[in-house]
Amino acid sequence: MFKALDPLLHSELRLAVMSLLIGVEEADFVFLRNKTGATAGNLSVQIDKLQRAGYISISKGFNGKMPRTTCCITDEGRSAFAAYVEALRGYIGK
Amino acid sequence: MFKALDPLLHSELRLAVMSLLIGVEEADFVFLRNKTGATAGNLSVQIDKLQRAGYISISKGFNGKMPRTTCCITDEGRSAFAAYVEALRGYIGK
DNA sequence: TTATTTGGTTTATAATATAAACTACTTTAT
DNA sequence: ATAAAGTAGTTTATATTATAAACCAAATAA
Repeated sequence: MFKALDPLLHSELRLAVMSLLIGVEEADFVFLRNKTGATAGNLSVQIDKLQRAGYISISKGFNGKMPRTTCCITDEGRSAFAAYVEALRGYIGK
Repeated sequence: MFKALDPLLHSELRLAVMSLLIGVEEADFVFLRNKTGATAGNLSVQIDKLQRAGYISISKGFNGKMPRTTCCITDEGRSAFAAYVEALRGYIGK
């Protein structure tokens, strides 16, 4: 009935990030910050956790002269997200 | 896009408790503990939070000679749960 | 009568989330 | 050229949360 909810995804901000990344090829830090409304510090910490978990990859480069951090969901991230959503249904119905 | 998720409900155990209570007239402590697999200590703390939030009511009585703690979802709890589920859909699709 | 079990609560600790402070650099104004 | 302000982040300190362990009171079993 109540399958465990992956604690890495059961976090508002990390879930929002994954939700955004699942729909796109890649997204940069600023895009994620704007879309989620998170503070930069919080976002920095949370994407780091997602990366350590292997759910996203992070690459750093430059946009002209400005630093640019780009995030991309991994296959592992996709399936973890799917599993999380599936588990959630056990709690909220449908 | 990403509505805030009520932090009181965005907790695995509290969500499970609410999920159980939403389907029944009332449920006692032991029933909730068994269904959720939570430790008694954790369950005690979490139902207390739900009660303080006004999402459930807790009444204490006896089952024969044994103490019995009964939980019941409130109208406020029902609508908070509905709002939470609605908000979640913004994150997980559907 | 002394364990053991039941039904919890309280408290201490570990994990998490978050903001605030900081770094490094760029752009703009003086 | 220099100072001030803005951008893109990271690190660190703090508050919040979750959880387990320890505890309590009463009932039941040995």
